Amino acid sequence: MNVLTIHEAAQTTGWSPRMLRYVERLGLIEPPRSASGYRQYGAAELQRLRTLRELLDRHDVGLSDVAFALRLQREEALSGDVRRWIDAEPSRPADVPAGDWLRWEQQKHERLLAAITPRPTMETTR
Amino acid sequence: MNVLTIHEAAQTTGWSPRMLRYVERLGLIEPPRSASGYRQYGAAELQRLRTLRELLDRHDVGLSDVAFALRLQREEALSGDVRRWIDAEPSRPADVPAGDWLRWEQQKHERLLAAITPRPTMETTR
DNA sequence: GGAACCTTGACACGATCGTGATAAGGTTGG
DNA sequence: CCAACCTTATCACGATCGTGTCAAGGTTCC
Repeated sequence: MNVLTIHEAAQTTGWSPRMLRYVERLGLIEPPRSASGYRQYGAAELQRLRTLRELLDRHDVGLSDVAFALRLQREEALSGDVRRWIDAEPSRPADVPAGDWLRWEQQKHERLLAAITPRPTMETTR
Repeated sequence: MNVLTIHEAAQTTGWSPRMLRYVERLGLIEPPRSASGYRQYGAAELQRLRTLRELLDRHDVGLSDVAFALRLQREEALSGDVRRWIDAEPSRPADVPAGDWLRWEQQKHERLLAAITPRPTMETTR
C-alpha cells in the first residue's frame, strides 16, 4: 500500500496540506481520489511536488507563474498571441552591428518559433 | 517630427502615463530616451502598446504574465527547468485508451519539446 | 523667466497571491 | 462508537499587482 494521505504527503515533501490543495486548485498537481474523495498521493505526485519546490526555489518564480506556463501550453490561441506579440519588433535594438542584422533576425526567429507556442510540428488539420 | 511624449502616447493608446512607466519597468516596452531623458514613443512603440492592450483583453492575462513569458524566453535555465517539470509525467491520465497510449506519449512529446523552451534546435551538449 | 511639460520617488488603495487557521461535516479503523 | 483522520468553505493577513496621485526637481519653449 503506497498511497499517502494529504498530511503524510505534506510531511514528506515539505509542503503544507493547505498548499497541496492550493497547488491542486492551480491545476499543477491533481492527485487521484479515493472512492470517498480522499486525495491519494503516490510516488509520481511526491516526486512532482519535490521538483516543483526545487523549481520555485532555484529561479525566482511563483506558483502562478508555473500555472501560467501550463496555460500557455494548453491554450493554443493564447500562446500564439503571446508569441506573436513578443516576436514583433520591439523597436530594433541599436546595439546590433549593421552587418549582423540578418543573422540577428534569423536567430531571433529560431528562438521564437519554438518558444512558448505548442504544436510546432506540422499537422495536416485533418 | 514623429515621436510622442509620454502624455501624447498615453492618449493615443489608451494607457495612462503611469501605466506606460509601469509597462516599461516590467521590461515589456522600453522607448528610447531623448538626450535629457524624456521618453520618445514612435510608431513602433505605439503599435506595440495597442497590441499589448489587445492581448490582455482578449485572453485573461496580466502584465506580469506577459513579463513572465518574456522571461521564459530570455532565461534559458528557467525555461528549461519549467519545460522539464511540465513535461514530467503528471500522473497518467486515465482517460487515454490503452491502445492509444504510445501515440499519446508521442504527441505529448512533440508538443512539449517545442513549448516554452528556447533553442529547440538540437545541440550536442558539448 | 514662467507655464507646461518631463523625470524619479513615494504614499495609497483595492484585488489577487501565498499561507494559515478554524468551522462544519463525512470516512476510517481499532 | 469514537478518535483521528479526511473533505470543502470561510476569515484573516502580509506581499505583490495594477493603478492613481502627489511631491520635488529638471527641460522646453515662447
